[in-house]
Amino acid sequence: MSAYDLLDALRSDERVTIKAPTQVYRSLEKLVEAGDVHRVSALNAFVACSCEHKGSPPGFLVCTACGMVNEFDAGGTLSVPRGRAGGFSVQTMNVELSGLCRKCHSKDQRK
Amino acid sequence: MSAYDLLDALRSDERVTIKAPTQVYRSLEKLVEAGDVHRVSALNAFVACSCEHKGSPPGFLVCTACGMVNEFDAGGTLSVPRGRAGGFSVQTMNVELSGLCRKCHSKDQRK
DNA sequence: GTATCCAATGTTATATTATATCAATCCACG
DNA sequence: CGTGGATTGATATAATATAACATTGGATAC
Repeated sequence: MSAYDLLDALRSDERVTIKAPTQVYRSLEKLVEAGDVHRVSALNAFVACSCEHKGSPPGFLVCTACGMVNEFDAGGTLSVPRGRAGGFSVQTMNVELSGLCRKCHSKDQRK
Repeated sequence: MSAYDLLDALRSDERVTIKAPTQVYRSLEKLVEAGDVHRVSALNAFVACSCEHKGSPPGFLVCTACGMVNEFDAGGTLSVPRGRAGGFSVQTMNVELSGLCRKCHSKDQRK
């Protein structure tokens, strides 16, 4: 969900005092640093980390039809995971694969 | 460079009639489809394709200090390149590694 | 030739995402 | 206390992207 979707959701919750984008972005920043949330830059959106691979960099499968985002372990699939690549020292990885999830793919075939 | 940087540059060129974001985005869309330009979603920006790997998906090394973007062949480094991954059919790949380029990294060390 | 249609281009307005800036509050420490 | 620095809150605005509609340009049928 986008930061603004989140903002809307929070605004309609009386227990929460957050009312402005700044606050949402600040919170998200902390969550992202902590690894509890990832930013999917292909969508300008954020997803809750769905699993254990804290430490190992996440990759994402983004369905362009239904918007589903599935997290996988990108550390294992990328052969230049961390460290240096030709003098470049990698700090963060962003691996996003767009396409069709199984459901949407089979729908597509039926046409 | 971002779409708006590009727009500014074009606006100051008398030979060019482009004056609005829409037109820039439309052009970029075509160039991206053709593979001559790539979108770097980590930066919400665009880079001219710097090499031959048309066909093979590009990856990017993004220096967070100087903004430099270096293109590399991601098809070779990712072991789940195209096709299906657990029922997911990949259409486009986006591999962006952020960190420090050699120059900025050595500057950093000197501190 | 010119009428008509569709695609491409141009224009205006607006939506969406993100950050800058300053004010208010909190609370650790002397 | 009280004051200084960090966190939170509020307001404004910047930056990125798209929607919707108008205009133009050519291909094609007549």
